[in-house]
Amino acid sequence: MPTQLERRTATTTALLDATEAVLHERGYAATTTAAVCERAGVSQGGLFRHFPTRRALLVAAAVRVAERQTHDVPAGLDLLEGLRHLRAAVRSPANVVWHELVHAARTDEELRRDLAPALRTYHRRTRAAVASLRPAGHPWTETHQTALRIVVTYLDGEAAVAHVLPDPDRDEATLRALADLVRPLLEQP
Amino acid sequence: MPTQLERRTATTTALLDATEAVLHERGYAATTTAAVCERAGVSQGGLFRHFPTRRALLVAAAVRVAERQTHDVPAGLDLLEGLRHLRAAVRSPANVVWHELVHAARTDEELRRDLAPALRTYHRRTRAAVASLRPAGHPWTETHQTALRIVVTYLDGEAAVAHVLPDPDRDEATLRALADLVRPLLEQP
DNA sequence: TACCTTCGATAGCGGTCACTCGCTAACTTT
DNA sequence: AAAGTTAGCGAGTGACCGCTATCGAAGGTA
Repeated sequence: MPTQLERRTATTTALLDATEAVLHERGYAATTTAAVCERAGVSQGGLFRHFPTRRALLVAAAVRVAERQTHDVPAGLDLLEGLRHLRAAVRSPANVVWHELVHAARTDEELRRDLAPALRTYHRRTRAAVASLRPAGHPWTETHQTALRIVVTYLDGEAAVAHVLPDPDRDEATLRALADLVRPLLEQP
Repeated sequence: MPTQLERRTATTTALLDATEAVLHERGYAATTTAAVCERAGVSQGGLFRHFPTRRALLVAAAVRVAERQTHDVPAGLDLLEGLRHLRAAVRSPANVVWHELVHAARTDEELRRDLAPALRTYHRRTRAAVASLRPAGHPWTETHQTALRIVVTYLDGEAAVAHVLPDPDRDEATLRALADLVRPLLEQP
């Protein structure tokens, strides 16, 4: 016999898991409360006991995704390995969910406002992930920052395209070219 | 007294103009047939005399955008000027509309299918725009192709971010860094 | 045990969506 | 000028949206 708290967290977790899954599979507009509830195995009324509005549910999912992605950034990789890891992170379902929400925020002022804290968390994550690409002990210059902003933005843009038009044959070659492109900047003092 | 054909093209043009405007301002999901009709000054029933479904209207708008962007790619620019022009094109309202539709296509199979021809046109446009970045008379190698794919994808991804989180202070610096990054590759034989 | 609170299910409400239908008016053909 | 075709209108239609009111079941407290 579970406690009330256990019941509560179990259903909210199920709802957030379902929200992520539906966002990933069907996109923002088709992520209806009914679809989420069906997937979570919760009745439609049950959702609104834990989240006052649909938007609150989506923002909670965004916060959870951003915080989860903050963790597990491995260190000590060389440049190419680091890029590979970064690309995988950026193409992960979690990042698709994230883009789905950020994209919707462009034309939804209230969503954009509620998403702002999670957006800051996301930026912290990308900076941390990117920091692991430079050998430890070396100082960071303005040039490095800019080069790495380019890398991250490129990979993020590439991921968006890859989800509509995948091109696995060229993936590895492009990544090597990217590494060659930024290596001089990263390894200079 | 206009002919039937003139009347027809006038209203379809008004509808497509309105579709672009609403897509740009309110996004894909909020681009309802009612909103488009109101903006175009056409009754709701009138729309369906020219476009059998909402999707057909959106695809027609996409085709028109992609074809329009194919034109006016100036030649003879140096690298930095070329990048500036490319970034402006990629940040234009037309490209926002384009991204709005491509993004929606990720989770809408029928839209993705109908959008495929326009997507090929779009790729032709980006290749043409990017070809102007290399001095005329120089042959194109595989390395150049890959480097320029990176440039275009980066700028496209940057544009997507810029619409949610603009950062004009760093825009110019980032563009110069990008030019420095790819210049060695472009100017080598 | 008796009482209270919270959770989750069900039915349904008001609103909006894409799309249809019946119609008038305008253009085209004969 | 008569007949036929097409453009455009706007009130509907059923489906589905986010959300709420109500209620039985289960957990917590005395």
